[in-house]
Amino acid sequence: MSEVRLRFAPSPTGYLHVGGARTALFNWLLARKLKGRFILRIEDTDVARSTQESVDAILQGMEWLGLDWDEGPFFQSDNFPLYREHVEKLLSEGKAYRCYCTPEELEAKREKALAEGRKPKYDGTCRNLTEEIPGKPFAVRFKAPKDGVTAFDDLIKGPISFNNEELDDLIIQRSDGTPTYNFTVVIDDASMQVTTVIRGDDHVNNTPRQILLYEALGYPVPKFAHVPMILGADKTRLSKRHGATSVMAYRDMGFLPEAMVNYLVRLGWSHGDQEIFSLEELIEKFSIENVGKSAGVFNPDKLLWLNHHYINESAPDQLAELLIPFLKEREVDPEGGPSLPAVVKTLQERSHTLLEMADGAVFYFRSDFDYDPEAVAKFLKPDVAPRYEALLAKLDSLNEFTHDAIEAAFKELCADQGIKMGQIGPPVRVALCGGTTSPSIYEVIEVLGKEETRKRITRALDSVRGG
RNA sequence: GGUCCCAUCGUCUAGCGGUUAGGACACCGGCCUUUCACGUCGGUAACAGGGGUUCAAGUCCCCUUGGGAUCACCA
Repeated sequence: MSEVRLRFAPSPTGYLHVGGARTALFNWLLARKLKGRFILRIEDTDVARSTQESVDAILQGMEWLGLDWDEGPFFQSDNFPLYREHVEKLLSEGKAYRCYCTPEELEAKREKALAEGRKPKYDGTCRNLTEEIPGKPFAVRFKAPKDGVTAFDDLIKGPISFNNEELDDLIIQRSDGTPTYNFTVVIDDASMQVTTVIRGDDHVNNTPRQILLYEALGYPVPKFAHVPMILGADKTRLSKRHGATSVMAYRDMGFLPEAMVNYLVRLGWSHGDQEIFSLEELIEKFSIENVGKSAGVFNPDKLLWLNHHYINESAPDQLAELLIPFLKEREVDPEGGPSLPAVVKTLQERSHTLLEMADGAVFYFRSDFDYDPEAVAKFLKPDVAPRYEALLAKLDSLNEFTHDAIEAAFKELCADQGIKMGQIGPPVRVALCGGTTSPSIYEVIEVLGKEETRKRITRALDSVRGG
């Protein structure tokens, strides 16, 4: 019984956001590193706010990132009898009690306490009631100790302790009979034998209450690791104002999951000076001890840099597959033109995202594009006509239509005509792609092929001649 | 406000008593060059403040300041 068991337990009230994804990733990495089990559990006790769409979105996000789970997904809503059983147990042992205070009464007390500068803590009105009040709705409260200290050694933050007098008697079962979060999370983690709880540090204040519950129930207390939150550029909690927060939105913006994983893991964790990690390396090198204690700012520029790195490293065939949806969005049919992997190859080192790559690829598949007016004014002057003609002739004479042969042809042409590359390159680029930005024209010509290249240069030639 | 947590370049971070405080992103220059980008070379830039402990403190302790989390019949 030395196997580590970790879990990711999101509540299905929205998509998988980057913070949750990082928490899931840390859990997954540790499970894989220690050859333990990774459990996925959906915390849907709040029936009103939980949706199936959210469950699907979370699963989809996990899959995109490559975070597979060994057990689950489990749903808390399937465990209600189990929770009820535990409530009964605590009740019968006198470790919990029925509270007949209404939410309205409690709210009034809370406001009064706040107004008088006291702590808004439950006053214990029903704590010592000896008899049940038949027919009156009640919630069940946990009878927490009034003194003493509850402490734990957080794997990330170190020793943390709370005076029990700060904790009040929390509600473990609502008056409608449903259990509350702090209770279900304890029952589930205990019954699933979770050994290490890695979660967001917004939960540290819940931890002592949960420890008390573990102890009251007679379950072993797991280890805790609270990971710091992710902030936006202005150091406030990351939100939509800062850009996308859903991991799937990053896929849609043309990011690779490898980049996302690499970025997320390095936000808060480090291994010396290393920046680039394959998944295998992460599993080998990840350790919870090296996760930092302080919150981190999400830096889109660095994500972009990593994404470029992974685009550059990826096989053109695979990128081509991933690029297709982006091309279709631009109403480009990749079937009808040059080889997509060949196109991809010319764009890899100059693309930070697949979206950028798609934008750069469009011209390959359209021959009827408009010329950029500025480029026309600058490069499509009458004196390029003879150069276009010479180029056409030169290309016709080529035995093999390869990058190197094409480059050689341009060199010869420059020598023949006594011109520099700068006098022929830009006009050719405009002819081929309509603007002044593109991959190397040798590559473009090779990928386009002789026939299409001819067509485009001829078209530009006509244009220059005023036709 | 109570409780809890945090604090090294603009950002992510290395550092685990003795360092010219290192790397990465971004930024600024040079080079490369048919454009854009890539690449490459170089540069600007940080230990929040104050007390201790110690021969020696970015590293240990305390205080201050600043930031954050949390105080529900939400999770």
